[in-house]
Order: sequence, then structure tokens, then C-alpha cells
Amino acid sequence: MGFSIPEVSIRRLSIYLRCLRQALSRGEEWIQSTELARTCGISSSLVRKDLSYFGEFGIRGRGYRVEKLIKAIEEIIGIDEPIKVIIVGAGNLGRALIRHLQEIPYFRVVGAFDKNASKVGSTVSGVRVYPVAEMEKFSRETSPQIAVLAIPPEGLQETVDMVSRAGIRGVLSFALQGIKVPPGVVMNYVEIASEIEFLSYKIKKGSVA
Amino acid sequence: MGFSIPEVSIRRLSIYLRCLRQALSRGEEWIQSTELARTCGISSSLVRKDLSYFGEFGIRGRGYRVEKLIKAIEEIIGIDEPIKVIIVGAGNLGRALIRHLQEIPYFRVVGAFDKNASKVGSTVSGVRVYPVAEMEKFSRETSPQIAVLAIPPEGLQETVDMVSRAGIRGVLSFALQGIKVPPGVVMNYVEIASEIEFLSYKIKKGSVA
DNA sequence: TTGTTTAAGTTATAACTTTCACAAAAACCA
DNA sequence: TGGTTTTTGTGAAAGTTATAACTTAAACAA
Ligand SMILES: NC(=O)c1ccc[n+]([C@@H]2O[C@H](COP(=O)([O-])OP(=O)(O)OC[C@H]3O[C@@H](n4cnc5c(N)ncnc54)[C@H](O)[C@@H]3O)[C@@H](O)[C@H]2O)c1
Ligand SMILES: NC(=O)c1ccc[n+]([C@@H]2O[C@H](COP(=O)([O-])OP(=O)(O)OC[C@H]3O[C@@H](n4cnc5c(N)ncnc54)[C@H](O)[C@@H]3O)[C@@H](O)[C@H]2O)c1
Repeated sequence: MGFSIPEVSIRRLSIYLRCLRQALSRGEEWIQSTELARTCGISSSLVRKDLSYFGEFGIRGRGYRVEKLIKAIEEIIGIDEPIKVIIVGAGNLGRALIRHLQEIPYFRVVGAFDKNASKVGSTVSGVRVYPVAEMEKFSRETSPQIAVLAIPPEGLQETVDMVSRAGIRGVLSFALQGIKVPPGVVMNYVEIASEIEFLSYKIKKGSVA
Repeated sequence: MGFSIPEVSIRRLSIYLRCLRQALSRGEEWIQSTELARTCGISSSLVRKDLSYFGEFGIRGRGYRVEKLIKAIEEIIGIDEPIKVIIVGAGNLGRALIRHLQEIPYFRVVGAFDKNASKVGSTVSGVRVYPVAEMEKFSRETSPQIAVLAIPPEGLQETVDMVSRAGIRGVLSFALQGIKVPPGVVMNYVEIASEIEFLSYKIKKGSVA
């Protein structure tokens, strides 16, 4: 076959999932690509194309069964089983993330880690904060798949290496820094400042036109 | 001319900015496209291409003057003057964002807004929390450019409309929802769940290969 | 000066992504 | 039952973005 699925398609799947869940909660049993496209703000052919990378999920002339499509996308993404997540850095951001992720049923925040002794032993929404030194041991026992790093850029490289040694292969970082990502680890970044800068540019450009 | 600058290029500019600031803080006066590319994990021709959309900033055979390039990118993005930001929703996330953005010199968090009376009047890192009803008045006096929405999806449409009425044209939302964005408003989203789902897919795919 | 080296800027090509347009399949109706 | 409608799935075209290859300008040394 020799072709790869666009990364943007995967990101869109996760948006479709949100729309589909909303549709389901509104009691809708069927949905068409046009409807899904409209709520996501894209074209219907793109919706169909994205799905077609993974198989045939719809019925021609009818649309997609909402529930079935949700299950299918969950399986594609890999969240048919709850994903175990750890949070590194139990500061303001880390605590907000724990609370947020706890509310999402297909994530399980199994633990938090902090290097500050005063944070260790405390609990955030029922999630225990462990010393970073225990990460490898904890990981052997619990096998989390994802680490979310809510720490300053200073300790980033060291932490990524540690997380990798603990066998965690997916890392989401809130510290943006030129880092050597260990082999086998997939890492991405969220940077609010960049998002605001992007908006700033768009506003500026729009006002000129 | 009839060609548009790719949005991804703008997003990369803001990453270049971070690398450049680091280089500056290390006392480096000059930087080459290869070096900038390496620290950002992309190709050097892409760096040069991105910059070439906006002009000529380097010296052939020499590279880019770090300080000059920072200034140039800041001006392109529109952060040569500090950007005034408001935060809507002074919960866990809102407070974490206030603290984070306060640390970045080219942002000025001028106020926070909450609909919960018990939050109103309090202060987070020196930023005052106002009732949402005062947003328009506040905005007339202070003219913030960007609103960051750290609220649940329920009130999103209403809040976006309010923010738009207040004359704010850039919105960053942490609630992902099929929303009608008022004309003239640029809106984008940050959704940690989507980022983790994306990682989940990549891990899953990697382990099969 | 003049030749050589270096790295930016630019053009051409390749890779990727989206859209278009239509065939195919299911459902519905007379 | 057969024709009509509807909407998916898909191959090809169009459009966009990234990479590679090349050209030009600056700097430096002899
Ligand atoms: N990228 C973004 O969009 C974004 C948004 C908000 C905050 N941030 C950044 O994230 C970081 C955390 O923000 P915060 O508001 O929670 O700060 P904070 O100071 O409240 O919390 C940081 C926590 O991390 C712990 N920590 C520091 N280094 C660590 C390490 N190497 N290992 C384990 N724990 C460690 C500290 O002990 C502290 O508890 C800050 O650097 C902030 O600038 C980024
Ligand atoms: N997208 C993401 O990545 C992400 C990350 C973290 C949290 N969240 C979401 O963001 C929201 C806020 O998270 P949190 O942890 O701060 O919750 P929180 O309950 O601590 O805070 C929410 C605050 O917003 C206020 N609020 C609610 N509706 C409002 C409105 N219409 N106008 C003004 N203020 C309003 C509430 O009074 C409260 O103070 C939650 O829905 C959470 O799920 C999203």
C-alpha cells in the first residue's frame, strides 16, 4: 500500500468524536457526512475521505449510525480502553489538568508526580502526588501510556528522559523547548502563548484588509 | 499578488521567536537557518522560506542577527506592543493561565471575568476578577485585543457573542463546541483531550509497526 | 583587487491535502 | 418489483506546503 494517513485526519477524527457524542446526547441515531462537516466547519467530502482511510462505516443513502461510528473512531484512536495518564508537576496548571481530565470518561489519571517535597503525599481530586523518584516503580506496576508535563522548561529534558525510561511512549508537554526526544517516544506541545500570537497576527492582518 | 501566507508558517514564526530568545539569552549575536531549524526540529529551507514571505532579514554568507530577527518577527506577529488579554472564567484553569501569561513580557493580562459572584472582586496574581456584566464597559476603557475563555462549553456561545459585542476580535477557547463565530472574530481552540488522543493513536500505530 | 567560502534568498520539484465529480449501494416508494 | 432518491466511498484533479537544488550577495583572505 505504501501510503500514510495524514496526521490532520487523525486530529479531525477526535473532533468528529466530540460532535458525534453531542449528537448522541441529543438522541440522534443517524448522522450524515454533510451534517458532521457543518458542525465541524469543514467539507463533507473531507469527512468521508478521513473515514475512508480506515474502512467503511456508513450506509449509502442513509448516513452513519452515530453509536457505531463513535465506537469505530474510539477504536481507531485507541481509546476503546481507558487511557492511563500521569501528570508531572502538581502546580496550578497540573492541578487544573487533573481536574479536567478526571471528568473525561475515557481517561484515567492514575497519578501525579512532583519534585517538591511539600506537594508529595497530597491529593488532587482523588489523585495522589508521588515523588518523581518513584516514577519508574509506579510505572512498572500501573503502566500508564501518557505523561502530561506541567513543569517549567528547565527540567524538561531530564523529565522526558525519565518518563521514557519508565516506559511511557506518549508525552504532552506544556514547556516548549529544543529537546532531544528519546527514540520510540512521541511528543507534542501545547503553548498558549503561541496560540495568542497566532490570533494577534490574524487580527492585525484582518484590520489592514 | 494573490498568494496567501500559510497559517503553519505563522505558527512557526512564534516557535522561531522562542528559539531566538533562548539564543539571545545565551549571548549569541548571530544565528543561521540551519541552527534555527535544528532547534525547532524542521528543515533549514523551510525556515528561510517562512521568513521570505515577509522580507529579507538575513545577510548572505553570515546568517541572521538574532536581535534584529526577533524584532522583525515580533512586528510581523503584532507583539511589538504588549497585547492586552482578558481571561473569562477564573476557575482552576483560568487562574493557572493568568499566572502563566503574567510571566510573559509581551502579554498584559488586564482583567479576568467570572459569572460567579463569589469569585468577583478577588485578585489572582494582581489581576482583578470582574463580573461578566462589566465586560463591555471595561472593554471600552481598556481595549483588550484577546479574550481567553476558560469556561465550560455550556455558556460558550453566549460568551463569544458578549466578547464580540465588547469589540474583542481574537478569542482563544478551551471549550470545543460547534459555535457560530460572529463576523470579524477570529477564534481558535485548545483541547488537551484531543492532543492526548492524537498521541494515543501514534503510540498504537507505532507499536504495530 | 580577486578568488573562495559561506549561507541567505529563490526557483523548481516533490509530497501531501483537499476538493470535485461520479459510480455504487442501500433505502424508499409507487 | 423496478425505478427513483439519497448519500456513501473513491479515483483523479486541483491546490497547497515542504524539500531540494540552485543563484546571489556578503565577507574574508591572500
Ligand atoms: N504551555 C502553556 O500553554 C502553559 C500554560 C500554563 C503554564 N505553563 C507553564 O507550565 C509550568 C507550570 O505552570 P504552573 O502554573 O503549574 O507553575 P507552578 O509553579 O504552580 O507549578 C509547577 C510545579 O511543577 C513542579 N516541578 C518543577 N519542576 C519539576 C520537575 N522537573 N519534575 C517534577 N515536578 C516539577 C514544581 O514543584 C511545582 O509544583 C510553568 O513553567 C508555566 O510557565 C505553560
Ligand atoms: N480544553 C482544554 O484543554 C481544557 C483544559 C482544562 C479545562 N478545560 C475546561 O475548561 C473549563 C474550566 O475549567 P476549570 O478547571 O477552570 O473549571 P472551574 O469550575 O474551576 O472554573 C470555571 C469557572 O468559570 C466560571 N464560569 C462558568 N461559566 C461562565 C461564563 N459563562 N462566564 C463567565 N464565567 C463562567 C465559573 O464561575 C468558574 O469560576 C471546564 O469546562 C474544563 O472542562 C478545558
